[in-house]
Amino acid sequence: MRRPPERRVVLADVARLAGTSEATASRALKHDPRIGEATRAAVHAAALRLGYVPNAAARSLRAQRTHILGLLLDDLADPVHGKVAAGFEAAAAGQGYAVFIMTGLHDLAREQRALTAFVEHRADGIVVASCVSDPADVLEQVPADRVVFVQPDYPALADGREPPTHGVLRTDDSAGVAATVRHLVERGYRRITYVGPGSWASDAMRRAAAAATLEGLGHGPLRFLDAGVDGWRDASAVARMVVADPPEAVLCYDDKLALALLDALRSTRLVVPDDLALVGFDGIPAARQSLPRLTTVDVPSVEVGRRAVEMLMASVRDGRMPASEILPVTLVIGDSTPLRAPSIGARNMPVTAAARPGLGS
Amino acid sequence: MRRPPERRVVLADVARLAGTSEATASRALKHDPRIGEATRAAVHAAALRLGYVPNAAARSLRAQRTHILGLLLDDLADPVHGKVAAGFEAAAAGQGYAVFIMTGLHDLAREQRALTAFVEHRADGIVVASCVSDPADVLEQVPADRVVFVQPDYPALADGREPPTHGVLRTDDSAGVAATVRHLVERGYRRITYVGPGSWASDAMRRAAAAATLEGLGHGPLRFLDAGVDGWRDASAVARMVVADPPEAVLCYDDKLALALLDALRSTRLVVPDDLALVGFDGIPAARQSLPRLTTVDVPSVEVGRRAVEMLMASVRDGRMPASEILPVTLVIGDSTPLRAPSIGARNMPVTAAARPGLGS
DNA sequence: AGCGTCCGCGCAACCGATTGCACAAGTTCA
DNA sequence: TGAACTTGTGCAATCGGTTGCGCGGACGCT
Repeated sequence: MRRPPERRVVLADVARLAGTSEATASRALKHDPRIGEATRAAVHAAALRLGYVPNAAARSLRAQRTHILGLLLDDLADPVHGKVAAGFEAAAAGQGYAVFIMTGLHDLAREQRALTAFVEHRADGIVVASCVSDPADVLEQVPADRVVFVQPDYPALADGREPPTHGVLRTDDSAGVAATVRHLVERGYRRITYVGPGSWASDAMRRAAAAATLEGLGHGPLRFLDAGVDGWRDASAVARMVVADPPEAVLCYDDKLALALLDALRSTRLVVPDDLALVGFDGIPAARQSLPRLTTVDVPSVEVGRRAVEMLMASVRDGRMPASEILPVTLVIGDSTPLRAPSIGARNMPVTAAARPGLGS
Repeated sequence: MRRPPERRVVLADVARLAGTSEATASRALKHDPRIGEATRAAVHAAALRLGYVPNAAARSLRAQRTHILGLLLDDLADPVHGKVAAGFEAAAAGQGYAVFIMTGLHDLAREQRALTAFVEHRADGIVVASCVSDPADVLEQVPADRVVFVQPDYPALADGREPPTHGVLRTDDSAGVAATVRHLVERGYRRITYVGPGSWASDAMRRAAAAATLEGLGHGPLRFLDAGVDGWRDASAVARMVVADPPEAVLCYDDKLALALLDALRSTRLVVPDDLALVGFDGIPAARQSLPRLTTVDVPSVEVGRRAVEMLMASVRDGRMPASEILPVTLVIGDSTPLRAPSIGARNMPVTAAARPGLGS
């Protein structure tokens, strides 16, 4: 087993050992057809023997191409964002790209710093999948078609601005929420409460979609409950609020919150689903294993990451990319929303989200 | 709002606008005390006006320091690895480092490619938290003290080799498993089956620790069940095997497997915990919300990521780092392992893992 | 006025790989 | 035998900052 070399091995070392110039060595290593077979072999042998690894920084400097992609998201520990990251990384690696992943943690300053880092390192593409409310100024320095925003509430960004020149990728959260509301109504639930963290744009959007759908069906109004961003950890407070004035069904911002609430409700007199229907969002694995299984909306998180990479690749290669894309979501009916009363003439409404049979109990 | 500049803004542009040389501009931007106040202000103003963002590649080339850290792990979508990544990223960002995160997905070729990418980009530090069975050859090109391995089974790597010159960081999984076995025995369980994926080194280690502990207590032998790496998804097959010859308690490789098994067992005649005790590992959130709450071992995943960064930073700054570090784990007693028979004289054994009172109700 | 200092700044080399252009040797054809 | 090509290599510039060293001018002192 070789000892680590004293000094880093550089191309010049390889060239010297192979008895050629740096130029020839460089060309030989990348299989330039103009280089003779014998020379190429000699160079490759030398590189292998020295354990030569080219310096990406030097290469990037000259090539004006880094083969780096940057991904900014809220929180790596969150299962949904983790899946986005996983899809992103897998797709990027498949294309020979390395990925910078940084988290914003809902902190604007952090997000700005992360984006600055991406720009400093001249990432070939940047994906912003965080709650950043405003495209950071640093992104002004980046060609617009090298940036993809992954945000359900993107339209808000465009208010009073030029139309988006960068990509926008989102999941059809509104349709997903609408589908759950319709599902609840069809199953006989009327008095519905929406529970969310309260402060995020995506929360506002889901809430609005739920309210609009419920009223569109001639019911409502939808009631709101603000769990705060700590609602996941301190779900018992939310549970108390629910118990104080129980609705027929609770619609949660996401599965994490729904499961926390489900757990907190176990120490109350309310039994899910007998006294109270419960709906989540995201379709995380735990939602499929809870008791009762949660009715939720499957969001193609991995696909989001993958598509974001594909959009960027299209931009890098072809110079253009689809301006906007919406990924469909799927309503997954579990055991937390059983039939409550005779269906009120299930009108067949067009939905993006397709209902799927519940997983066999 | 500024239009994106035609060409990238470089230091020369800033210098020109500020009426200085590049050298002075460079020094002014990094607050070199030799630069006069007026000049510094002029340079900063120019940089701001042009939206100058220095090129990290060029800087790194000269400085031989990239301010990049690389993290290789198995799977970003996995909650445990996600938390490691989160801790890692947060700590790195706090130190002004950008992070490359790549996944191995239990594929040696992928791992090699990821490590090669890290080396090509000359990451200042590399953390290998994947199942890679052998430090890749490419790491031979890296100063040993710039690499930290996060692996519970590290000793296996050192067999027949020189003592590790790089850092080794691990959680005390063996102690955690031992604690659960003791806990089970104290609660009256004797016939215990261990269920794991079967093929990973970490699985072998936990299994061995469980077997040794059980036999050390004068019981056993521990029985094994190989769930395969797909056991999480197809837990029903595992459930059938368990039902076929039910033990008194099942010790799972991790919480994910335990929860999947718990769910699969719901459609069998065995009731957890009445007929069967169940134990997980990792302490993921879902384990705290399951019904019954899972007895598990809390692993400080976020801390692992954070410590790894700190070890690397110590190496980068001081030139040396702690060769090895073991993080303690914590036994968390849930409702899945109730008292089965009078405790057999709970002898007070030394454990790394400290028992914690079960979470209320 | 003359000399020694100190301060502020610029010249130019350097980090490591890539690439346009030119040049030398070998081959073919007139 | 010399011109016209083809083939294989090398020279040197380039990407964008960083930094050792040196230089010119202002200032203080005798």
